[in-house]
Amino acid sequence: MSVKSIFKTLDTLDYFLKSDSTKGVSLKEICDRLGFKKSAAHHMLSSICDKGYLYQDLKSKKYFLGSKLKKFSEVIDLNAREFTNYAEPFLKKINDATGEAVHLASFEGTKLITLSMLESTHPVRVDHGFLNKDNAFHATASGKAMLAFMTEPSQKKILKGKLEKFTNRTIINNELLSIELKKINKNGFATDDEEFQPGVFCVGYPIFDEQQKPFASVSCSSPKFKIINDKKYLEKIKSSVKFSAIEIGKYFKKTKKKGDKHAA
Amino acid sequence: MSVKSIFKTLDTLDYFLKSDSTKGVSLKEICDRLGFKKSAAHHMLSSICDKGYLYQDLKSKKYFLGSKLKKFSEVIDLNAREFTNYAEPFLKKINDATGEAVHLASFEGTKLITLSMLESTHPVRVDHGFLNKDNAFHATASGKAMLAFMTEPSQKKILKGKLEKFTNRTIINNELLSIELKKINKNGFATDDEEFQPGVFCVGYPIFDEQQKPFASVSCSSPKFKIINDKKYLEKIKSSVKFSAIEIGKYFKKTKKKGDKHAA
DNA sequence: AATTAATGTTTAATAATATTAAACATATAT
DNA sequence: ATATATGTTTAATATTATTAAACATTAATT
Repeated sequence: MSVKSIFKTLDTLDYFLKSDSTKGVSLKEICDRLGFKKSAAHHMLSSICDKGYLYQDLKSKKYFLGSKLKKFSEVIDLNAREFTNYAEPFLKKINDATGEAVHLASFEGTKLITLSMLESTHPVRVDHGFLNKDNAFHATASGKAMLAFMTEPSQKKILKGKLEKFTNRTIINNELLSIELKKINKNGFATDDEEFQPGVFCVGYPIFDEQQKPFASVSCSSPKFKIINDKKYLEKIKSSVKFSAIEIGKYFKKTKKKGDKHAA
Repeated sequence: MSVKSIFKTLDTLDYFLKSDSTKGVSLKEICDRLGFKKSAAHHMLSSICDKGYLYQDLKSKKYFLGSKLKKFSEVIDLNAREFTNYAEPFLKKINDATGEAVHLASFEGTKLITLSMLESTHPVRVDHGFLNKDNAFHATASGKAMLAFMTEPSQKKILKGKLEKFTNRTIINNELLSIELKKINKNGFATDDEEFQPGVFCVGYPIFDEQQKPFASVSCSSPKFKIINDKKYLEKIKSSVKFSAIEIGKYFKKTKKKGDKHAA
């Protein structure tokens, strides 16, 4: 079961992230953008303010993010940031070699998350602006690269429920996906052949932690037509991605074991 | 009206702040500590995870703070931090001169917030550990120092509802409080004579922004018996607090006008 | 300054939701 | 291998959040 008022509450907080909320957000704006009734929204906002996650300016009546929310960043473990810092120079190498967009992904529970990204430097580039890949484990090279090396129970949890069809090439059939994952597991690479965005082809490679479990993945996205027109281009991307992924993986050989937050 | 499921949700997130949540928190722990039924808590946690504010480890089933929460710190305006940095050397001066605990407070909506604090360096010291002053505007020197210089509508909003009685000296009568605030407005200083914590006497002084509205306050807390035994001690604290507060207030003369987030 | 428009707040009836307890499943410990 | 802990799901029920309308306040317009 899902708790609707929680969704509304957290969608509201999300709205403060997306919008420029530094000058405050009005009740009306929240209602208009999120489709709430003003009375219900008012009750909701009052409750959020009671807990200090937002506050309402006494004069303008606008809502602002509360300093309470700043405290979380102090507590959330810094391991991910440290890892990302280590990885970034290697992501840059792919970006330099190919000029294409590069992503460093990981996961939290069943959700795919982006740790870092570099934009394409080409005039014709893939726009990743505010794409949410949360539930695109099955449709992205980054997601499949990790998925393919997880245990079956973990795979099942992530793939539970119907798989969203992002394009007409998205694999939404569990048998076909299973075959695809076995193939990836065998040859190391994952690809996304317009399975998430039309016209976009991606190559992904996994990164393993101390326990040889998939912890993250590197991917490179390029316009599909380039891949078609120039067979050597794909090979160039693959070798660059693979090289960097392996280098980034050495992070786990240089640091102490820190408990297995990520199960796979 | 207050929305219970929002309270439960945000109390749950708060729990991750208070506890050492880096190794994850179990469903049972949340139920035990927050008094929830496991089924309801499970629904709640699933919903929070759906939105990425928490996530559940696939293997251990424990819950962790989601990286989504980190994003807020990037967005929340840095003005407060900049101001606090500016203020801290002056807080240190009070701390050096008196050895007592020093606080820099501000407010968000109707809530009192602590921007910075320095511990007492004396063996017999006032412990402020995890005191929540949110609703103690009327019972603290920091709160009253700001309150006394606000407009009447602002005062009314903050003092709406019954005033909590923290000690037997807390002023919970609105007429008496009004007289007290007028007195503070007249002579500049606010005091807290065991009104928030028994045995603790505080001195507070307001800090005004570019528009001469109270933006923050400085306070110094000492054991009451010291104040009683040594009349000069109080004078020493007062002059030190006043000096620093005035110095900190110069921050607003050195920076550009940045819009009035705080109304008073 | 007075009138209108717009936004925010409160209310009490109603509709929709979250909660419960119990059955079930899984994982851990003995 | 069995028992115990913890986590998950379900469908009935009780509680809660929502609604619409009245009200209040603030801002804009004449």
